[in-house]
Amino acid sequence: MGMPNAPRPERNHLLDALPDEVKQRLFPKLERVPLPLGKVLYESGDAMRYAYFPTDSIVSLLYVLEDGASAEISVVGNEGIVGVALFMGGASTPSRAVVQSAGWAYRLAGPVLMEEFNRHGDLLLLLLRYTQALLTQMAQTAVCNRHHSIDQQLCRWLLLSIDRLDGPVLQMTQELIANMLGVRREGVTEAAGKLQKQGLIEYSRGHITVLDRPGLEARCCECYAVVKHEYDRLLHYVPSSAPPKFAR
Amino acid sequence: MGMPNAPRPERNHLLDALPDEVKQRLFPKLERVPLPLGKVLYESGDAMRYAYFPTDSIVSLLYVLEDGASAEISVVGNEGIVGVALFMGGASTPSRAVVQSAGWAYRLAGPVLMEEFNRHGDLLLLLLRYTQALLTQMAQTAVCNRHHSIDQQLCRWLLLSIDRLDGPVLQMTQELIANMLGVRREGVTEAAGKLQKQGLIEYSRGHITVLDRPGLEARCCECYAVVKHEYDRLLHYVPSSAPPKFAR
DNA sequence: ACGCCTGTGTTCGATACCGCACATTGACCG
DNA sequence: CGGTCAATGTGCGGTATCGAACACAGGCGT
Repeated sequence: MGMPNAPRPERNHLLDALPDEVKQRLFPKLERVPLPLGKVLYESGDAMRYAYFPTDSIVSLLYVLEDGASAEISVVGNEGIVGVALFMGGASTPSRAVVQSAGWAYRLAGPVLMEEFNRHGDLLLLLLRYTQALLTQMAQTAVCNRHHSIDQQLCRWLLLSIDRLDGPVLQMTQELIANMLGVRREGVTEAAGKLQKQGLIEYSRGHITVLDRPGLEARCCECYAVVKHEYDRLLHYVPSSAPPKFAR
Repeated sequence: MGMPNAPRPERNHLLDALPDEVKQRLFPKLERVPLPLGKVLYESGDAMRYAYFPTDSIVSLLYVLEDGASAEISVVGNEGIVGVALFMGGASTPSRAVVQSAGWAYRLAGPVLMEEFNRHGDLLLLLLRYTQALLTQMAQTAVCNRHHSIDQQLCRWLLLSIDRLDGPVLQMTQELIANMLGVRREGVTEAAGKLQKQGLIEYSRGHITVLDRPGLEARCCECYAVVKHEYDRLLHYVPSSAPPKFAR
């Protein structure tokens, strides 16, 4: 399973959105790292050493309870950064960051990030706006957990995931999805079965393909759209030196 | 029901933790406002005009869904500030801020707060650390919503509330609590009934008294303790010019 | 080609919570 | 002091999810 060519830092929207001056300071210090499926970037309570900027990978922020039960509280792809606690001042959080979809990321040592952050320039503004978007995602997840069915939550989860990937194909077992959503594997099997029967998705043994995105959105609770709009509002991203535009 | 004497700004831990220099700049611009029960400080999507620093009041951040269902995603008392979106850059959030326990707060006009925030001094550091704590509270709420029983969540909610008040008495109907927790009123009635039977609390018609705090903590899920520790870690608060210390 | 293991499908009873309907009770107000 | 209404108690059937057990299947390695 060879990794495709490693993407450039600009694939990460936050990095790309920085002004050239900052890029010139920061990019030489970026370190490209492969993120294999399941890799733990930091554990609950760990002092973070690096911040990660995913390019084509997806990282889940998982909360694990004492009894082993877990729930995903947010998901980070090429629109974001893993490790907000570094610049928010805590250096650790009670959550765990796990790679949910293999790929690449660029990482920056904590002190390097902080040096730039403490210039109080564009990086600070950008990261704070991103954190605000993250807050929204977490809040929406909390409400969704309370009020919506597994079916709806699965739709939300699928949409969030493929938004952060190139194509409509996910490499992910139902067991893992169940872990993220904090429900039983059987619950996911049943929900996914319904979606497949309706022709919205197709899956087999660890591969899920989204066939009908608008259909999924229609079946989903409002939670997806709210988060999406808030990300757009806060981080209205326009690629800096975009090659010929492609539809998204 | 006369309000007791309005408390001083220092009752709010964030305000109190500021160095004298900042206090001298900021305090003259604080405006004391009464917060009656049920008052909405901002509505979902509203551009915020003020940030509020509660002294003896409690404010809930509520998330309201399209169908009217709701859930509390965090609670703010004298340890915090209402309106983090002001300095995080969004100016609004998709949540609603409602006064959950009447009292006083000091408010600061958005631009005034921003002026001090943009000095990039102690206020910035303090507010970012607070926001990090808020993130933890929201994450924990999400997990708690997913995995814990109404009984446990009621315990958590009661503890969070009395931590932010002077005494062990809450003025709050079961109906309102149900709204916060995002469950049915009957569910709260039943859970509260159990707690009362066990001698942990006592209530009648809108008044709840916590009789056995340690007992409540024992019956509670881990979520309360985790959040509490994280607040302590991030905002290890020591009153600046504390009168004779009193036990908490 | 075979076996094995991971991933998925299916069943069953148990349970927690929901939605609704209605009874009861205490506080406040005229 | 009695009326009224908000707040609480209770019972009922319905449903989503759980927990556990087991059957089936497809890919991969030997």
